[in-house]
Amino acid sequence: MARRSSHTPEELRQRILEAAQNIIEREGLIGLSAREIARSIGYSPGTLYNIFENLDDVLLTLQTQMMASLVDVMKAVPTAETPQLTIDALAHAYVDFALDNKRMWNLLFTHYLPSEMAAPVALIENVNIVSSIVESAIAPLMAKAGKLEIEVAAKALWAGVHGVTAIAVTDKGPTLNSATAHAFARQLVTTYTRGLTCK
Amino acid sequence: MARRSSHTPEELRQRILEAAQNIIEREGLIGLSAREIARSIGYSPGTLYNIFENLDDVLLTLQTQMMASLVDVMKAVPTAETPQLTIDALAHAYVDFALDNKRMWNLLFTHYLPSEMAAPVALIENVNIVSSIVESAIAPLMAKAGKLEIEVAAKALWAGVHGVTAIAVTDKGPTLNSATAHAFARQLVTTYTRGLTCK
DNA sequence: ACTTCCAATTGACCGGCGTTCATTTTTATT
DNA sequence: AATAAAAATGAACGCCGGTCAATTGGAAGT
Repeated sequence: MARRSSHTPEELRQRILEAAQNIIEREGLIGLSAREIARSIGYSPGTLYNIFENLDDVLLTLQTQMMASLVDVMKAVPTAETPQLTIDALAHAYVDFALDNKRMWNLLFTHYLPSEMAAPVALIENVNIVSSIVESAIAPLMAKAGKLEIEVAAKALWAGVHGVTAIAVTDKGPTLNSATAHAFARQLVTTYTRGLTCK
Repeated sequence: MARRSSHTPEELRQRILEAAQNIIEREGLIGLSAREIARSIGYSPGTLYNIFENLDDVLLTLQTQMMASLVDVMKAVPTAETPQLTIDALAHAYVDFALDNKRMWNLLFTHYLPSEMAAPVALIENVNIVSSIVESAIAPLMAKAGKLEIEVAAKALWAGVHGVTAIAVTDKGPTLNSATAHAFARQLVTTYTRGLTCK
């Protein structure tokens, strides 16, 4: 059959991505399959492969979308009265974003794509944008420092916030989890920035 | 057939775990399958299920072993002249451990076991031991602080070191990767501990 | 209205997977 | 030698990712 449904290729593409995202949020990566996606949008498995190269292509596209959303969220964080407060707000936004999309956020960092499959430029670029946002926020605290020094300081801190987030989203253990993630992130940011500013 | 080979059940168990570990280090989780394990030790697939409940049981056992190794490594880190140096040495050991066993270390944090499968007590206990090692190292810097405060400070820092490690092992991007991981961990530890000690 | 054409879609097919379990083989015991 | 128990098998089930020749049905041309 052909053109049975009224979906344009773009619509179909979006429906596939939505379906995949729903399945992941519901059942995790483990529950995702081409057949399950096809079932949930009322198409046959083969149809997926007319639009995406394979399942990894679908996942890579989702990763790219997620990263773009993250950048949007972080860009929307307003500059606060002090650099410390701005960084704290950025960390809060980051943690919130992850907690709101636990499984999809996890996907960003835990799904290894086959090495022969290059990450799209847009994805890499957005990673850099996140870095630069943090660098801009941290720079005022390091007036006398060079560009490289600032970059290192920003990336170390952000990797740290990332670590807090990563542990929190798994929700194991009673101490560092979804409920307490913001507090731990604040502790890290506060102490780290104090370390930056006082000798 | 039965008892064809000369392997005791314990030996067989170890061979399965070794084979699984080799496959994971070589090809990642994606390459792991019960059939592949069986092939690589010269048994039929069914045999695995005489010894382990299922593949997740194998993975959980590997996770437990890995965590035990990590604890061994961290316990072996000698107390240095200053708390700062001790913490730095602990971070170094942690990063080293992860870099030496990238895929297996990743397994510790990225493989979601089905929720109906509880983590073994030994695994949870060892996570707590890692925490307590860091707490002991950080306590001298927080003489006036309460137990809870120390715990929070230690866990936030260690989640941070974990984050640096997590990003480094994926080896994407030119900045924070295997080659630079130790430097970033040191940056985080140094700045954070300075933030703890100076007002 | 009728035909032609072609993009859209299908679904059978391949090889592989996790897991189960009745059956077979081997060892140990009597 | 006979028997019981243990160990290992491999066929079977229902899934999976991915391919592709065949089919369908709307659009365009007449």
